[in-house]
Amino acid sequence: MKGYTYRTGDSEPSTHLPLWEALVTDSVGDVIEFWGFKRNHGRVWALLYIRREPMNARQIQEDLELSKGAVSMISRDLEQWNVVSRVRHPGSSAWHFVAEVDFMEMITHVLQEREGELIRRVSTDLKDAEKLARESKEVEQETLDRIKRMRTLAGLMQQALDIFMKTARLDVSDTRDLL
Amino acid sequence: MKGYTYRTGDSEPSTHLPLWEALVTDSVGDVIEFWGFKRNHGRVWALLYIRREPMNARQIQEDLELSKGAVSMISRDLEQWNVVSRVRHPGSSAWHFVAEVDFMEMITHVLQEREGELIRRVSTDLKDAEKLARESKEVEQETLDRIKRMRTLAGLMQQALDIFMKTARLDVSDTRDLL
DNA sequence: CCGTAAGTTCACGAGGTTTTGAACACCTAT
DNA sequence: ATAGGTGTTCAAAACCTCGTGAACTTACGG
Repeated sequence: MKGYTYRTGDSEPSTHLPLWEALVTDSVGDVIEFWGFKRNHGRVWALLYIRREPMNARQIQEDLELSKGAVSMISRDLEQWNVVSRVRHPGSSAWHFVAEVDFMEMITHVLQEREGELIRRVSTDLKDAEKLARESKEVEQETLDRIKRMRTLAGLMQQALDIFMKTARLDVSDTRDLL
Repeated sequence: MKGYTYRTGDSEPSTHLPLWEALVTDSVGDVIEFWGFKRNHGRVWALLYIRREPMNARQIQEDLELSKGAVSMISRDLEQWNVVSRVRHPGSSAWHFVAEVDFMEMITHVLQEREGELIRRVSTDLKDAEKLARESKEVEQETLDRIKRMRTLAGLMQQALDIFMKTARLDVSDTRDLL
């Protein structure tokens, strides 16, 4: 099972960040990790989101206690997913980052892909399995039925996930207006 | 009876199981893994499900090429989740396992718990964060709003997941009647 | 009871993923 | 052009999770 289970005991949140900021960034980190992203994707986005002004890589690195390389890679990811954008800040030669507000978009988007890929593969494999089982006599009807049942189940799963993602996105854009 | 089979190349599914069975068990393994369980949870359950008759640990171990210990632990988990039950088989001193049909139940159940735990923690952390931020002046209103927004977002997430799980369960029990 | 087979537990290691940091490449301002 | 700060890459390190198998415990049959 993935990492969303626990945070180590007392979990002293990052040292020199105000406690409340640490709580926010870590929370978002945990949630995002639940969805199969890296914890630090969430932490970086959250930091940018509550700071509300462009930050350069160096500040992020210090505040979240990450390495140079990590910040570079994480922010590239976030940028690619359009939840963070990179801007020039007057009076500085460094890039600065700002948070976009719709990160639910990102979650649903990436989930969409991952899930699609999975379901596609499973569906064809099960179809093959059914065909093979049917050819090799000796397999009872009830067994064939069970394979078929699993196939419809895969379909239902996809459907359900789609619904989930649609409502999620809907709910969040509602929220966005709200602010 | 050493294994002479040595297949290079792509994705050779477990060797001595009929190909179609391997396809089925591996597929279920992949799906279940997506949901944050172990791959072998899915494989064991699927094997029992298609075989349709009680199997003892030894058979499972051989068919899926697992270790003694693994089979023991995996089947304990499955049993705890009520997707497999342990029965006495006449004429044998060993326990035998059979698959229950509703494993969507299990997914939703366990997800329910894990997700609940997570959301609960995140909610209180964000509540604390908001309180702290408010106390330490210097924090602008807009920032407070953003924290609040994240809180409602956590709530929405929970809600969405609930909906998803309900529909999933519903769809599946439909399917169950269907057989 | 005893002997044997079945079942459980757990320290360890293999395998996989994330982070690090040093080397390298790229800008920008002078 | 070039110096110095910025940004990226990637091999190695740290980390985490799972499966293994030997040691142990339990249960059954005789």
